[in-house]
Amino acid sequence: MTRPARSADTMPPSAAQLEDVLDAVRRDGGRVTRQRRLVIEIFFDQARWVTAAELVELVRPRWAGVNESTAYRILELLESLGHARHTHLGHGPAYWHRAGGDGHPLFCDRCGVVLSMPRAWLEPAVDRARDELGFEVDLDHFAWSGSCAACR
Amino acid sequence: MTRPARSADTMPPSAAQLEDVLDAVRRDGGRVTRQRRLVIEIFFDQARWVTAAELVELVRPRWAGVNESTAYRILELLESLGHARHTHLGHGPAYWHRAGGDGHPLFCDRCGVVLSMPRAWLEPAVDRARDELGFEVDLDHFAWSGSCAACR
DNA sequence: TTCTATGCAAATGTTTTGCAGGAGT
DNA sequence: ACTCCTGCAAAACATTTGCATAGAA
Repeated sequence: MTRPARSADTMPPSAAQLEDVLDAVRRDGGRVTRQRRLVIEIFFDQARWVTAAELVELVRPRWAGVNESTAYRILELLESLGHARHTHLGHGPAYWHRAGGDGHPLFCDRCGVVLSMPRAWLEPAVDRARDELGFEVDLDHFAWSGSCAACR
Repeated sequence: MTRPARSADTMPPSAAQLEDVLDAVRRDGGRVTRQRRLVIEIFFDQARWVTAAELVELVRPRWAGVNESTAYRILELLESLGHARHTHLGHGPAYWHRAGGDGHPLFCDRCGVVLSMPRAWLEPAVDRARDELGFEVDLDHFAWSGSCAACR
């Protein structure tokens, strides 16, 4: 059995995650097209949250022919596979980021930086919503915005 | 000096608040039109968060001629005067509610109902974000989503 | 009378969709 | 080959804006 030049566990995290995701796409019956490979790779490289339009801009230098609707479809696919999530920061377009962090995102709406807040800090509020209102909060579908230390 | 039949302090809370707001509109150089009086009155009567379109629907039985763009302009005016706030639930339109309550919106993904959670429940998390991360959370811009008791 | 607010329609910005042709498996 | 994917254009949707006119002060 021949090992590939670099096995997944020696690859940089984003490259390993990329291969995982492409496998998941195939397992789902999807095809790994040039657009998908490129868009997903660049998407996973971003530390920041990006809009669909920004993602297309980031892809453009490597391949100008990727359409915005394709980017939307790829992001939607990633989200359905649990590898991306999006949130709306008020007005304007949605912002996307790879899934997988333990923390909850805090977006600075001035500079776009993303901090993480430990999930545990939110548990009391989530518990009270459930116990006193019967409301089960879906923590994976929200984000908080505000301003970071550097911007204040 | 003749007193009006009901002075502000004997009116039900929403009516008293309505007069306050109409005064604020006038003080701001604005005019109290039939549309504004009606839309604001009905808006303030809502316990739930409502969209601009829903608000127009609520007004229609009392006056069918109120345009949606007028509703948007009135909501924007109220927000600029500090008497309304809006929040985005992810997809779809913004939801609006009178200011001054301490409710944080909880949006049910399944049936669309918007409940309110006391903001006090969130304070510990907001405080820790500020104290330990230097991040000032702006609670006004986001709802939490999940599923309500009826839908579970 | 003066100046603001409204209705209407058109523009804006974001996202989704239909469809014919192109590409992965 | 058999499907799925993509680009393009148009539609869908929420919201904003320009402008002539109605209406409050």
